[in-house]
Amino acid sequence: MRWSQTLIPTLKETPAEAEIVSHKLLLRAGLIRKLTGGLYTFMPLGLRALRKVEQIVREEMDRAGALELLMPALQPPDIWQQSGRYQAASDVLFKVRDRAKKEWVLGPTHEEVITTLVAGEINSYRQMPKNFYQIQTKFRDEIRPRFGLMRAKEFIMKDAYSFDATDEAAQASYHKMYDAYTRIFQRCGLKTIPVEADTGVMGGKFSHEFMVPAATGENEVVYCDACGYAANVEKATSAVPKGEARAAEGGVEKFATPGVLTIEALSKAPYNVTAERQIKTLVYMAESKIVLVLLRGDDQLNEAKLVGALGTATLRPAEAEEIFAALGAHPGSLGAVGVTRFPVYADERLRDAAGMTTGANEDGFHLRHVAIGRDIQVAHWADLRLVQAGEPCSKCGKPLKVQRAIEVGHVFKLGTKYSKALSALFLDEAGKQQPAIMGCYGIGVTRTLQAVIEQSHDANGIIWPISVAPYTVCITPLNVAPDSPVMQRAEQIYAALTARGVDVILDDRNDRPGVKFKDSELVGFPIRVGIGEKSLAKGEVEIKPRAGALMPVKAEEAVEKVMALLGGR
RNA sequence: CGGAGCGUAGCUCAGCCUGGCUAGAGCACUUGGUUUGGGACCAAGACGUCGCAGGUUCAAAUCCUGUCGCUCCGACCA
Repeated sequence: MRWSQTLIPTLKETPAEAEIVSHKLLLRAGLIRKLTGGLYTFMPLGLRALRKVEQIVREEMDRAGALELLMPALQPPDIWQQSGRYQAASDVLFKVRDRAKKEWVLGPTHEEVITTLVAGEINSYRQMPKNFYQIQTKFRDEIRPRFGLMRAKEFIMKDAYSFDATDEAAQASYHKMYDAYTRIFQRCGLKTIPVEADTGVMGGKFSHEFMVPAATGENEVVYCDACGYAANVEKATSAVPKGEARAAEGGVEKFATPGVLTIEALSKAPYNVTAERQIKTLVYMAESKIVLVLLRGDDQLNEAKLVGALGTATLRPAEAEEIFAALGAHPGSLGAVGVTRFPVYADERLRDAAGMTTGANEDGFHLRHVAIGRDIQVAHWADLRLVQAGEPCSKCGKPLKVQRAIEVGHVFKLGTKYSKALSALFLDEAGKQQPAIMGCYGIGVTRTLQAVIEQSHDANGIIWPISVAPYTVCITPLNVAPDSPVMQRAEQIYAALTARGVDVILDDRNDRPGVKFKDSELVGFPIRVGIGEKSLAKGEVEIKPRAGALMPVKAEEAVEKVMALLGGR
């Protein structure tokens, strides 16, 4: 490709809309352009990089034995009703109506479609295992699209769905995908850490997320350098002591705490009750019913764990009015002492705690010398707290670390939730009808592309890994007059590299050298071949790896040298 | 949806508080010239419903009301 023939609208200045470096570089390098919030056009260069990521995904999925197909993005709502997700996922579902006013949904994912397909086509254990995948545009009505391609209303996803006859086979399918994902991200030049993940609204048994460590990531992962334990904070546990038995010291005593509404305020003079001696009382509405959630004062609630403990994802923090109606006090003065009307969920760390201080359910008052069990009836004990950095690893006891990360892939063992709901049944060896055991596996392809940039750039621009670079070599002649020796040499190298199957772009723009150098670095081509009069007079051209040092080489050897740098193809 | 901020040329922004001349700058773009190894220079030019609607006023980019859009912080996810 000749630079002058394509469109690479690079920008010197950063558009005000971009906040994180990868988004800025996507725009500045002319890879994408925004249509409106959360919707982007892939420019010619951006599309080339995207296609390379897709191709890596395709090759590894094929290698893992998955079968590519393509399902409709437009879906009938009835299959969503059948799976029970029409309500559960209704927040993210884009709904449209046809001319007869019938409603349709734009697919945010395809469990319903693939399971419906399999229900009709697979009837015997002999036809399994099967794993189907597609690379396709998904639509999600995101509450807040942000960071360019990171969270968009429309994005490209690779989604795969495995169907197995037995649990062991399903396990094997899962591991195949896990391994394929590891290879995919490796080939994209991405460092990822697989972490244990919460299964959320997908349902299912267990899952792993593939995380790209990045300060701008929207997730937090907890990991242990010593033993390799790694989990999403939503899922992570640690070996903090469960609770310390204490002798109850005297009866509950009410004392005035005018204006004290926070754990912190109570921990200061004149009260001086340390946070770990306080009980934090949170009020949630779970399926429209009030529940009380108790944590130690210095702990934070992990909502994902609460969802697990309650067994419902339909929950929200209660409003102040609802709380007042239920407990007769406002947030800041709440407690569970003597409360029997509402179920009380408590974090394990409070087990057997005594000598605690908590709200009196009367504004301006707290209670001291509170003992769990004696004064508070806990209906359910569970791990509800958010793990914090430095706590001992539950596997090996070494201190845990916490790091932000971008989720680029997610593998789930689903079980039979969808196959039961949508009747994907088969006859097993014994002639008995069984629901297929499913797994589902997603990669955010467009997000992966941006994650590569987030992880691989410098002050001058993107540093593409060879595997996903839109062009791997950029030839930069400093004189583009067709009859000049410089341009003729450029043309010769261009033709030779192209003949060898290299993706090469020839910067034939009649611009000053500085402009061309800056642009090639901003866009981030892995290798630049600079050709100018001065060096060519010595019979040399200059090879500049994007992340390495300038190497003068004999002009005749340039092609071989480039090939060697590309891994000797 | 709650909180914060911003909408002026393709991009980055000034002007608004304290209303008043023909609405500005830099980059990008067009033409001509000089340049040519790290985002050149000179000259001439083209580009604006000041987000939109209404109001106040002799007069609105500027003040008021409404509305739409975008960005950031929270709940959701690949």
